[in-house]
Amino acid sequence: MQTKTLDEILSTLTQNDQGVPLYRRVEERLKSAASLEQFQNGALFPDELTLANRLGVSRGTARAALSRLVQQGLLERKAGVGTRVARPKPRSGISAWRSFSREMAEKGIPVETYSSECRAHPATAVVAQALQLEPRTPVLRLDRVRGWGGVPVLFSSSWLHPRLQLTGAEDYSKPLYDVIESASGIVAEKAREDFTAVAASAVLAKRLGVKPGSPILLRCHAVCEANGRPIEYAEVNYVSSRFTLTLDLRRESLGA
Amino acid sequence: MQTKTLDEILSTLTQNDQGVPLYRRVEERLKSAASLEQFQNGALFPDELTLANRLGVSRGTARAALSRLVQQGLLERKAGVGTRVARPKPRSGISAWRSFSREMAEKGIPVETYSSECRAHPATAVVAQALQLEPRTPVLRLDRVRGWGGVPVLFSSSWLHPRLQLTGAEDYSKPLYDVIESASGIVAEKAREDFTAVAASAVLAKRLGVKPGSPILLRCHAVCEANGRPIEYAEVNYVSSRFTLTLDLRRESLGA
DNA sequence: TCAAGCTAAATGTTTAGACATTTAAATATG
DNA sequence: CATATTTAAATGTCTAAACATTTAGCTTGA
Repeated sequence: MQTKTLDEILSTLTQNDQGVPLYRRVEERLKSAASLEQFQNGALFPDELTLANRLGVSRGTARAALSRLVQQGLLERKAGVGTRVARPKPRSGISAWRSFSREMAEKGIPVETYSSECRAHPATAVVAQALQLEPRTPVLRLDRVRGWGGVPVLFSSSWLHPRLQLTGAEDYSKPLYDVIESASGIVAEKAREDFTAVAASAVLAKRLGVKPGSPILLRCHAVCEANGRPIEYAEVNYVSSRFTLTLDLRRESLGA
Repeated sequence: MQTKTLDEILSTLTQNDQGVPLYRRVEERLKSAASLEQFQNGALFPDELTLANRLGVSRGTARAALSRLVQQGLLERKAGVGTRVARPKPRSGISAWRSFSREMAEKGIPVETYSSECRAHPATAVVAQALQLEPRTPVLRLDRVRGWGGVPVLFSSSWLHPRLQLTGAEDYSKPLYDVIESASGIVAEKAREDFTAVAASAVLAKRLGVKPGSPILLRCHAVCEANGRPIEYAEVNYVSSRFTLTLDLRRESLGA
């Protein structure tokens, strides 16, 4: 990309490129101009009227092009002051911002299970509510302590709906939803997540190797099928100092 | 929300609301009109000239308002045909999030704001990273203590990207994303949420009226446009004993 | 000296009108 | 009947002009 001067870039537009709207052609010129060294320090861009005259278009057209570039984040305008090139984005490194858990998953660092126990317990009120069962119905409960690198990170209790017909003898070293799907053909689709912070109880502290009272991220997790029938209810206790839970979300659609 | 007729919505604008640009007032009217039942089936919206005449503005102004709504994804235009209300795109995505006040409003809980301060601070390393700015760039920061029934529930700090061109004088009693959208036309679309639990610091404890060391749910929240450009980075501290954060998630769809 | 007020320069808003382009449907034509 | 062609109606582009608002810097007066 040979560097042109501002004058060259802003020379009057040719008659070519017909079919492409004027403001688009102006936009391209201005984009080139914005990349000029002289505007990288926050120096003012030429004003709208000057640009319009130099390019041989009306102020409206120049302004339309400028507005598009502002919208695109390349320029910044301030009433009464002028237009500047927005600070260049530092680095393409979009990814430097990663959660521990995601990092683990992507790097394939194996999650270790330090204890695992699976047997039936009568449903508590909360569990019964979540799984839409009568309280005290026997439900298979999977308790696990997991982590990586020899350090426990979480303690989880999962209650699995009797409808799934699990025996407790399945291979729970595989991802839970794979186990459920291959055992029963039921597909997890929706989940409701509740997040709270709690102080570690004595029992929990001992299991996770932290001091009682340490901050614990408690995630209560109700999973169901697409049709809304409940599959699993889980309570996961994360040692906060060792783990950050990251979610990528999209906004709920606006209309209706 | 009482349903007005199209005629009522498109009655000539009053002289009130001075200081708010015409095209913005028109935008609001058109947004109301677009929610009307009669346009939900793909029926054509009134044409630009009709809208302009009915509202008593020029075509240019009506068109500016329409363009903003197109930009926001609410309307679709087609040359030679007309304007229609866009069908909400099938957000195949993982999930949904709503603003805090919107969430609470849906539950009928009026959110109260106990303190609110908005002024520019130099970006910290974390903030600069999240907003893709240079560290120490001045960024508008909105600090709030909110809750309900006279009890504080959360302390939040929101850093708003300079690109939004907010002044700090906006009406932050409205949902934040409405403020951003109406001020700049920029639509929040995606978010990345990090959850951890922390113990309340002395300063935080005082602000929220809890004992130091109490469990706090810390939610770090990076919001961006559909194209990935950052809008807001926020750190929200919830008093865990008074609040549970709930998210509804869907499994990422396979097709498309 | 310092603050209030003025001023010039920039962006922001609004209008009116002309013409171009695209589209769907009506109309002519083979 | 099927295919061009025309046409009307909508959005798309562009201009010129006027006035409003915001801001930084200058000027002035206490």
